[in-house]
Amino acid sequence: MSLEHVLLGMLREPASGYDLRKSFEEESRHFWSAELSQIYPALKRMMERGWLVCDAAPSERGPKRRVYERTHEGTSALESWLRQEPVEGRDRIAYIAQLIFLGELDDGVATTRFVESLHRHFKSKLTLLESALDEMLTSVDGNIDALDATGFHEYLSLQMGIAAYSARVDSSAESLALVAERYTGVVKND
Amino acid sequence: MSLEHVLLGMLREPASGYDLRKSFEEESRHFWSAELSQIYPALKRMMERGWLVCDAAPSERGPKRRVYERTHEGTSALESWLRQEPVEGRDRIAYIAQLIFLGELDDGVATTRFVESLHRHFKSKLTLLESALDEMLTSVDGNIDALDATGFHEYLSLQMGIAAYSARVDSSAESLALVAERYTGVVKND
DNA sequence: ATGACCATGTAATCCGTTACATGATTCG
DNA sequence: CGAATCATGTAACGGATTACATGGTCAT
Repeated sequence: MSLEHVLLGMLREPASGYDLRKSFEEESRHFWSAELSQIYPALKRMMERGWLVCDAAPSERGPKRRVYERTHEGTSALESWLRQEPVEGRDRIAYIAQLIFLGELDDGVATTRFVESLHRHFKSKLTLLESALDEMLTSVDGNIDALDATGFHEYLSLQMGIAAYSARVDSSAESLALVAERYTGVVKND
Repeated sequence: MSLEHVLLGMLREPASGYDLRKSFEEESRHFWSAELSQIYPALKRMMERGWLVCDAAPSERGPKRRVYERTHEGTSALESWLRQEPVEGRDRIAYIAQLIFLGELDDGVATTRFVESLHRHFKSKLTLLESALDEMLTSVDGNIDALDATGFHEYLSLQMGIAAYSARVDSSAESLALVAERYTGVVKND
């Protein structure tokens, strides 16, 4: 049950459900996301459990906002989640299943197309993460020590994401070469 | 709705629900898994849809087995899934959320412990994948060209997994050094 | 006025996990 | 006799997506 803890973590500053969904889309897209229809009931439950308090606030335009704030109990619930072991999600990687079962077709063109598409996808994901890192680093003139604790931890997580995607970019390119070699007899000389 | 396509892919040979769960546990653990309570109804739906036929078979011990086999329709449903674009699952990586929100604690010990634990976890995952690759390679005396099409595609998928986990192992080690530097002032000389 | 954005929510449905229910065989 | 393994399922619950429902403001 991680969503509620993620919401707690995002509530450094008081925010409404609508705000939180925007944060998911703008900042946290690379590690978590949730729809409003999931966020609103979650906030309600968390309030009933005493993790949040809710404050009505007027809005510039549109209906009145409900702004949520962490209580001490909420903060300590977050802290005990953070001090747990890393939470591992289940691996359900459909594209790996597809790649394996493509073996049955034994069709070089199909496999090539597939791996090319994977490669493009990994590259675009990598670009996103890299530009987030760039932005963060230019904001402190390339000096990591100038980051505050939150910035530093964000930096670590971006590094890990970049490393993982960069490896995937490279290995999909290598796979492409192997596929070409196997199905067309072309051998790259290096 | 990928589970049913994954089951189709695994039904190269006729198999029962029980067999399929064993395959998930023994072979496919690193990219997919499912419980019997999910598999049995899925097989039933697939049969009603005409993707499978079911044959009753006696068993060595225990109740009689229901062995499922792909129909032409099932095979072509699989094929059109394989010829789609790679299916990307949504990213919900709880441990990245934890790492980022640990910034709020600003506690070097907590972050160190966390990243160490991540590192261990990545390493053990990597070891699993590497031994699967080893096993596959020794079965053909290190000669990739001797793999059949299915083996070759499995090889590609293992390579990608290994690359991704190996990058994570390295980057978590680097993170550990950065954390030590930031929180204890110790600088590694290289 | 039409559409984009602000802002809240509920309901139906789907996918997955855990727990329950049943019963035969084999090994220690 | 009890535990493990073979083998089939259903039911209850929880988490996530999609669709539905409502209504205000602002810019074109």
